[in-house]
Amino acid sequence: MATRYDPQSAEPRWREAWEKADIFRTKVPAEAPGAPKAFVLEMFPYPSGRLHMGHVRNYAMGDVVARHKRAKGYNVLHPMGWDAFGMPAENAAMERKVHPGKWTYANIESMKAQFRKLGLSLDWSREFATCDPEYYGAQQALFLKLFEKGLVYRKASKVNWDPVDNTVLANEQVIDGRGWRSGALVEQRELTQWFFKITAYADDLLDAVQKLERWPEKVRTMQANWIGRSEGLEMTFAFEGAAPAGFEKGIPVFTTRPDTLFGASFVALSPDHPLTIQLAEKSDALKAFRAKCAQVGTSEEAIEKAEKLGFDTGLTVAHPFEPGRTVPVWVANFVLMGYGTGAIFGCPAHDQRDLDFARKFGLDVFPVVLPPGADAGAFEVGTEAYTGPGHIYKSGFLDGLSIEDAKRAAIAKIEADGQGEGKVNYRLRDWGVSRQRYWGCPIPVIHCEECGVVGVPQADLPVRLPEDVTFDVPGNPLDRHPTWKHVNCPNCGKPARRETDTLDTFVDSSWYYARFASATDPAERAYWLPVDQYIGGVEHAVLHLLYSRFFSRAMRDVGELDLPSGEPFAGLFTQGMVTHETYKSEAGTWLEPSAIERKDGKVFEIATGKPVKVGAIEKMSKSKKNTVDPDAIVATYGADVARWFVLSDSPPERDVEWTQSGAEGAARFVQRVWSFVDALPETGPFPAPASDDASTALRKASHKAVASIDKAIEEFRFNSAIATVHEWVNTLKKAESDPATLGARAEGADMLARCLVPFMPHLAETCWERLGKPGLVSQASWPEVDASLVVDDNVTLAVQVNGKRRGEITVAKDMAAGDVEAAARALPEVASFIEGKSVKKTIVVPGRIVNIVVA
RNA sequence: GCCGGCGUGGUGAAACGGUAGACACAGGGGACUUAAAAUCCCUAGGCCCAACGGCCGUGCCGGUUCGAGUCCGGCCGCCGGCACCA
Repeated sequence: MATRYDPQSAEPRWREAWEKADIFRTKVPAEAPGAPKAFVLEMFPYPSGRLHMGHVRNYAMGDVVARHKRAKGYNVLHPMGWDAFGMPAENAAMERKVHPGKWTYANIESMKAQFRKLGLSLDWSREFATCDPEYYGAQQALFLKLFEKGLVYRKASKVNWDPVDNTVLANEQVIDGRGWRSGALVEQRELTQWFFKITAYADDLLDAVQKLERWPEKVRTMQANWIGRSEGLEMTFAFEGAAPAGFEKGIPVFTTRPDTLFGASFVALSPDHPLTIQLAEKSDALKAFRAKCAQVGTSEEAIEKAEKLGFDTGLTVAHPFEPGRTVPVWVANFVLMGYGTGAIFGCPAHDQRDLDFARKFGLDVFPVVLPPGADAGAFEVGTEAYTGPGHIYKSGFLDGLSIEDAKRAAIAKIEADGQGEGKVNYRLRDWGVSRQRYWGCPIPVIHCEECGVVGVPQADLPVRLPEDVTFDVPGNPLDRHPTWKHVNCPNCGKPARRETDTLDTFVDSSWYYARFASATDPAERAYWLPVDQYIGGVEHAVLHLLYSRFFSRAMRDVGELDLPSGEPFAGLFTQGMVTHETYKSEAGTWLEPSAIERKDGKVFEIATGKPVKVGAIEKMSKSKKNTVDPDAIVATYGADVARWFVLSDSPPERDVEWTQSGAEGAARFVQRVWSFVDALPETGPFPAPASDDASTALRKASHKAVASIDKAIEEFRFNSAIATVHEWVNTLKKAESDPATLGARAEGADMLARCLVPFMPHLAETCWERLGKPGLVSQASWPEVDASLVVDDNVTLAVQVNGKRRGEITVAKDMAAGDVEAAARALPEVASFIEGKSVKKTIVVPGRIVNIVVA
């Protein structure tokens, strides 16, 4: 009697069974002797309170990997936790008068309940939230270790300051020059901030990222670009005449084009250069110029449109290679203080920015690189700088050299003259981690007038956040708390002041993987790390992943981590987003997918019956209302369907479009699998597979399918694995009409249940139970593939004539090439194309193809 | 501007240099049913043909090869990252 599979009753039952048997608890190394380890980790979520489809996709992928590894005999660590500090909790506190901690922990509870419904094979015993005092206390200890080692320091720097919220903003929180929350014009302020010395590892971070073979090429390139290594020359231009105070040696500049030094026609300082500031003290005109430069916004758009602004200081410096030749010193708005030395030499002929500047202010343009084939007498640069290849000319001792040779020669000469040296510069800046916020990890230091900056003693950690804080006025609640910051100096005992800044929340997520591996045991950390497979969104390609790579190195170097490579994530996979169509009513408001209906291929608003405008397919977002609630999907179709669908249609790295019909298709497939299993006799045992042709063919299909699913999972081609499962089930269903295949079908059902575990674990368990198998299929091993059933005795070859397919032949796998050729030529449809022509040659690729070449 | 990636049916997509479009969604036709749902079967790149069959076809142009969606060169388009980084 055919029954329907009911996920609503089956799914909770299996989740209870898994929990009761505690089968996803991680085994410590001693419990799994001889088993290879697999640390499978998905980027842990921010506890916003609601799970979204993107989470489902991310965690479904991780679960496929974790469950597959377990079935293949690995000792698996698959933990989950919460990235729990951050602004949304403070916003909630301001808007709803709830304490950020209360809000966060309540969100964790409700999200955890949603998580559990997905049937993920997670070890919850290792769960933590980064806002747990135990976690941030350990982080504070780590901070102090890095501080001792010199990897953390304080310095004054320019920051984005929101004058309404009274806080520093990260660059990405500044939109068109305004604070993202307050809308206030952001000011550049000089503040003393804490920094992590990520630049100390710039070279290693760059070299090593290229060697991470199991990382996407895209992410490796993005990190390499972010680090932005450039080789060049740092040299000093000495002043002609009296040098300004403090610049007796001259102006240091950095260049990657020392080969073009003879084409130098000006030196330009950044408006923020110390010399500029010094000169501005005595010049109102320069003061005004600096103010004008500061007005130009920092947004991309503003920079793009920014006019070149220049100010002639009247000073001149000496050309390094040509005695007597002088070069004017300007201040130019396009020179950044944050890169190199904050000063450049301009070679307008071979740099577009320099050329734009020179043309605007009437400075000289001296071409010194001659393009291949160009005439030295006639070559000129107009409005476009020449940056291509060529050889150097009009350049004294560099004449005739290639660009590369000239770079080396120029650097050698400058070094020999003691005017500078070859240098590598990075775009990467040290990581500013101070935030004027409450809901973050307190920076564990105390400021003492006598002793300076003093670390909080180990015994006093964690430095806990005070509970009694107010959010009714802007600014940092820690700073205005009546008592919290007033402490005595641990050194001298005199009244001192606690640091009231907290750490950037990216710090919290920079080492959580190590905490998952073990809270305290260094040996267990060494056992599990690095993470074998890390999975998350590509939006973290630079920040989180770079910070983590820095942190694991820093932890290694202070003796906290036995990880010689310093690389935390051996394998990385960045998954695509979940998208959905968007809908707009006639009135122009966004409509939720549940508010529309389809009739005859047209879309209408249910409430009004009016037609709906179907918009672009976009990332699910609240503002466009094109979200689908995972809870609702799980309630309607079950978790297995949600998991199956988000993995089925598109390759995992690409976006997948959620569609109602797709989800229904997945639900149909669940029933199809069940109907196949449920059609087997209820009383076992099943007969062994028979050896008739139909049974053998079916067995071959099963064993081939298992091999191909296995490979596809390992290669992160989940959509291909799912396609193979479809094909396999279609084949199994077809065999139902032949009673002789019962044994082969029963074998197939056993293998199918095991193969479904990573994707649809609840259904897999129900099938397993129906088949009368002992225990839980979640603990069963991956099906063994019989190699003899994977290879065919006969193969079908396409037969081509001149590369065009004309027919096909089925021959024994090991038939001699000559016989294959004869069989191919004997085909009538082939013969007609050969007739009357001479056969030039025949290519026989065993198991693949025959190609007959005729003239 | 620089650096990546990607262009294949109505749609999402498959395809060690070897039968392009597997698998799925949507569609068309049919069976079962009073009807619907569910299920099952057939069909499905374009053009020509009654049919057998043929020709064309993986963004465009060219090349390498017995054979190219796949490799090489040059264009075009889309997406992502970085961007006055000297």
